[in-house]
Amino acid sequence: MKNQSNAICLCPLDGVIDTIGKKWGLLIVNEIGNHGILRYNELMSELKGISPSTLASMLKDLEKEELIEKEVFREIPPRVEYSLSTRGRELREAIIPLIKWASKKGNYSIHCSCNLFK
Amino acid sequence: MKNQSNAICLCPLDGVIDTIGKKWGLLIVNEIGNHGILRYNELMSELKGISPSTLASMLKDLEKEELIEKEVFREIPPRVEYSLSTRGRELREAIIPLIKWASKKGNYSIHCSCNLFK
DNA sequence: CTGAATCCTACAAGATACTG
DNA sequence: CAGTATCTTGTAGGATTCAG
Repeated sequence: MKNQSNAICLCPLDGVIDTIGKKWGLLIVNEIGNHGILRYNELMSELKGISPSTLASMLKDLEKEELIEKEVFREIPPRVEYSLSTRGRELREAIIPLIKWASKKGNYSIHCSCNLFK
Repeated sequence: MKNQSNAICLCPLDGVIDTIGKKWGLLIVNEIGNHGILRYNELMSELKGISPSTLASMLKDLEKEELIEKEVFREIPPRVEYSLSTRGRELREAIIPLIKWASKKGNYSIHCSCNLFK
């Protein structure tokens, strides 16, 4: 630790950043995390403003990155459940410091009623 | 803490996410953090691939968000030094868990020689 | 040296209609 | 219900040139 600078390298973020850096990336992961299990239409309702095409494309992305898991029930009408993978749950933990940091300056409280880090 | 769910609210990120979520946002903050002080052209060199217009626009953004500080020396040739604000330094700390998380799955090591979290 | 001005391209993401 | 198929728009970000 002496001969090594305190430099931080961001390379580890290289791949995932393209997914979780997108507008809805963290939002979706967190929403599923908050509920445990969510279906497509439930996500559409919770994430106010997202379009079906955007949501579908994001879900594919998140699944490919192994942040969420998808279970399909061959019923009529069809049922599909989304949940977080272990990796997804760990991500949700990992961003807590970032949220705490952001809360410090927050003018956000004007629009948000959450009181987690106040 | 009992009557409160373990739900996480992302609203605090609302404003800053538009800055640090951009392609070069965290990169610039971190690069300045690694060096302490950096000039415009030094950033151009370190951040391989960034264009002058993009860098200039990002620096304005980051300054507006009070993540970096800018000091202008009225010399010839002109000299401008960028450094992290306290808030910027705290941000840099806050993303460490995220980097550690990302490192766990890392195929990143192929392209990156940093060994901080291995 | 430190940017600003201009032009251009790629892509995220919204709106809408439709299907198995 | 859970998406797909199109179409459109806004904007990030690159390339290049110029200026104080």
